[in-house]
Amino acid sequence: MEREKKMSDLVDFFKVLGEPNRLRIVGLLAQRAYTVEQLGAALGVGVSTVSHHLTRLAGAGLVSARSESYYNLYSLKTDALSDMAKTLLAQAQPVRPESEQELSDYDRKVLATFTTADGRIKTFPMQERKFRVLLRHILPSFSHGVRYTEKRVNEILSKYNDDTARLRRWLVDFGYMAREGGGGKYWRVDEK
Amino acid sequence: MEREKKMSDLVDFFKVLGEPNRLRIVGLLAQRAYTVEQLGAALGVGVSTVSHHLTRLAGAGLVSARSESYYNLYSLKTDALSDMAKTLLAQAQPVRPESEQELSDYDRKVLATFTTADGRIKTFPMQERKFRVLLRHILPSFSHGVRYTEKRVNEILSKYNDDTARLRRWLVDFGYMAREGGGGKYWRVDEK
DNA sequence: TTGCTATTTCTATAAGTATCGAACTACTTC
DNA sequence: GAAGTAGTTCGATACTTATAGAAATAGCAA
Repeated sequence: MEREKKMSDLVDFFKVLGEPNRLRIVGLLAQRAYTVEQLGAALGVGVSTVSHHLTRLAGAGLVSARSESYYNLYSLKTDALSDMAKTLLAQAQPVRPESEQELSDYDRKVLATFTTADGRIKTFPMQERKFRVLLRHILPSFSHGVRYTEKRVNEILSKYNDDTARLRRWLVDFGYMAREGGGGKYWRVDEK
Repeated sequence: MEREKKMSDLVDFFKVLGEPNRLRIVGLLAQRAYTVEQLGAALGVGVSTVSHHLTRLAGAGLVSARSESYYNLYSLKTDALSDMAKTLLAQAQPVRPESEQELSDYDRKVLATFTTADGRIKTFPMQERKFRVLLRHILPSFSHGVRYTEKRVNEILSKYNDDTARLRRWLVDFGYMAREGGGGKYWRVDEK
């Protein structure tokens, strides 16, 4: 039914595991089931403290209890751990440096034609479509949300071509960067 | 050089992520780099607070900073996240309920010969090796660290065979369980 | 140099929580 | 039923820390 995890659940998961004794409990329960008293003895803390920790661990879905004779035997719910690991991996994967974004075959061909091996622009194409490919090739050198001075912009652009003034004006004209009226500050425009 | 993660590192990792605003920062940085002020605006908190959080995130190896003109641009170190995810998966995997442990072909054959389909013991083999297989077959019904009364032991053993008294004595004689002198309590002996 | 800007560090405060011991509950055993 | 045992809940305390604002720092600009 509900596929996505709630933010607060995630926070709680980490908060629960971000406490030394609770993490030690998880480590112990990963090997076999324990009673509350045994855990207290193993950790060197009182049973009430252990009980408190077990309550929090259970709240995060990390442990479960079954009663056996007198005792409550606590054991680890490994599903919760592996689910979380998968969530983390999913987060970690899709992030990719802007510079390594997939290029279309067309873009790759244009870049091959108009730039050198080290990325500098040899000549400027007449067709607007090809021209935009080159401007987008430059764009990753500017970060989102940073206000650059004109001097700094020129410095960066000089990596690509000596005619920095025209490059700079084109980036603004084609809507990839914006310019502030007074101080002459530039910034990258957010796409979409 | 050092392969294993230190306990305190693990705790710190979880503790760092177990705070709502820090988790939101991680979420934002997963998309693009941010300055401290932008993060403060996005979260609705002061810059000093953001700075504090970023320090903790950096301490756990989760973010890194590069300076660009005036600004410090913070970005996510995705390696740390995926490393942790793999550590979690490794923890979650090898744990397996005792009852599902792999049985050798020999054990399986012995059990097939001397037990019924529902696990009850039909007859007792003469050879000690085969006999031990049956006792180990019973053992998982007892938990580590629990002290059982003789009555309770008999109850459990009755699932396997009606001659609970002899079964109980055998378990002790073969060193699988131990008996307390006075109160007549029994407990499972830790292997190895 | 002198000023300006983003960020960090410092200080204080408020909120949260790990911990223990005691009282209480639930269950087993006799 | 009475006695005993494991575990939970409660109350108080001490410790940690998230937060904001002020002061200090570092780097750029002019």
